[in-house]
Amino acid sequence: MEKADKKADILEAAERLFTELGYEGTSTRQIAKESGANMSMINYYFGSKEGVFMEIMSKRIFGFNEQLLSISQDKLSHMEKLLKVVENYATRILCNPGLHKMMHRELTLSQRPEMFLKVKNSMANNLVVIEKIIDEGIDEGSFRPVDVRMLIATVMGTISNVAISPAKITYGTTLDINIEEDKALIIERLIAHLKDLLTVYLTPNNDK
Amino acid sequence: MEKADKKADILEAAERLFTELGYEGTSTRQIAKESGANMSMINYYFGSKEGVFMEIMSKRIFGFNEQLLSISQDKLSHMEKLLKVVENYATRILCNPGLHKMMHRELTLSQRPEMFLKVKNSMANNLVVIEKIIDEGIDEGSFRPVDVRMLIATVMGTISNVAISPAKITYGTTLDINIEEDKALIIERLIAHLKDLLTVYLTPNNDK
DNA sequence: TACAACTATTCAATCGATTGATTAATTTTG
DNA sequence: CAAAATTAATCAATCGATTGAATAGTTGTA
Repeated sequence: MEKADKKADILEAAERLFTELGYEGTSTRQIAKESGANMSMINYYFGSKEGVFMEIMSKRIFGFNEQLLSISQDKLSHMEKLLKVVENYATRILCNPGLHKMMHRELTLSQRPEMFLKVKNSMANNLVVIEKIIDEGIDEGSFRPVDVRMLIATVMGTISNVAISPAKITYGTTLDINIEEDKALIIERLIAHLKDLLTVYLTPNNDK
Repeated sequence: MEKADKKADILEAAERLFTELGYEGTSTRQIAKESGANMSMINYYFGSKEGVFMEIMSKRIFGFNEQLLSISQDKLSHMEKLLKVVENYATRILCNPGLHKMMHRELTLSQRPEMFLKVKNSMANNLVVIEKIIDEGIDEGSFRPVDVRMLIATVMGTISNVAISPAKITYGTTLDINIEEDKALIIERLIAHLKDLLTVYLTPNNDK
C-alpha cells in the first residue's frame, strides 16, 4: 500500500527543482506538478514558496556541525583530527553536490536574508571547528605557522570547486560526478589530494 | 556636455542588478528604470534579456585568456610562471568579485546553455594553460609529482572561495572585501598564501 | 544649398502568459 | 459529525516582449 505523504513529496520535488533551476527559476506550479500535489498544498503546509526553501535548508544543515564537533573532541593528534574532519566534510558535500550548489547560489545573493544568515552561520560554525584544530597544532609546534584563514579557504574552496565545476573541467576527460561509480572515485581522489596537500604543507621543515 | 549612451547605461545597470539580484531575480523593468532607458530599448539593442546578459559576459571574458597565454610563453622557470599566472588570476577575480559571483551562479545552473558553454570554455582555457605549466615542471623534475587537476582545483577553489565568501567568514573579523583599502590587503594576503602553498607543496623533497 | 528619403533611436501603451497567493467548496479521515 | 486534507477556480501583480508611432540624425539627389 502506497503511503501518501504530500508534504514529503513537495519537499522532494522542490529540492530537485531548486537545485536544477534555482530558487527564482522554479515556480510553485512546477513544484506542485512534479510532486503531484495541488498548488494550495504548498501554502497549506509551508506558508509560502520561501517556507519550502527554508524547510529544505534547515533539514540539510541540521547535524552538519555535530559530526565535526565530535571529531574535534576525539583522542587524536591534531593532524589526524584535521584530516578526519576534512575527509568527513568532503564526503558530505560531494555526496550531494546539487544541494551544495544551491547553498552557494543563495549565499552569493544578498536576497532572502533569513536564508543567507542560516547558510552563513552554518559555514561559520564549520570554520571555527577547523580553525581551532589548526591553531592548536601551530601552538603545539606540530604544524608550521601558516595563514590559517587562508588555508581553510583553500580546503573549503578545493572541495567546493570539485563539487561545483562541470565534470569535464575538473576531473579529466573520463570521470563524471553525475555517474555514481565515478563519484566515489572522485571523492577518493579529492580526499587523497587534500590529505597529501595538508600533510606536506603543515609538517614542519626539519632540515633547516 | 553629457553624452547619452543608453546602450552603455543599460549594460551598466544590468550588470549591477544581475550581480545583486541574480539573473532570474532581475526584471527588465528594473533594468530600464535603473538605466533611465525605456523598456523597449533593451530589446532594441540586445534582442532580449538574455542578450543583455550575454553581452556583459562576453565583454568581461574577452581578454581573460590572452594574459595567461602570454605569461606562459615568458622566459621564466616553471615555478616563476606558475606563481605569476596565479597572481594575475587572483588579482583579476578579486578586483571584481561581484562579477565572479554572477559567473559562478550561472555556471551552477544548467539553464541558459549558451552562456553556460561560454563561461565553461573560458574556464577550461585557463585550466589548460596552468595544467601545461605544472605538467612540464613535473616532467623536468623541478616539481614533485602531484595530482595536477586536483591542485588546480585547489588554486581556483581558493581564489573563488575568497572572492565569494562573506567578508567576516574568510578573512577574520576586521577585513572586509567591500572596503577598497581592505580589498588590496586581502588580495595581497591571498597571493602570498598561494605562493607559499605552491612553493612548499611543489618543491621536491631533498632529504629523502 | 535645399528638400526628400532613409535610418537609427526613443517612446507610451499594451500583449498574452505566468507569477505567488488566496478563496470557498469538497473530500477524506478519525 | 468535526477536523484535517485536498481540490478547482480565481486573485492582483508582474513577467518578457512587442507594437505602431514619434523624434532625431544622416545620406542621397538635384
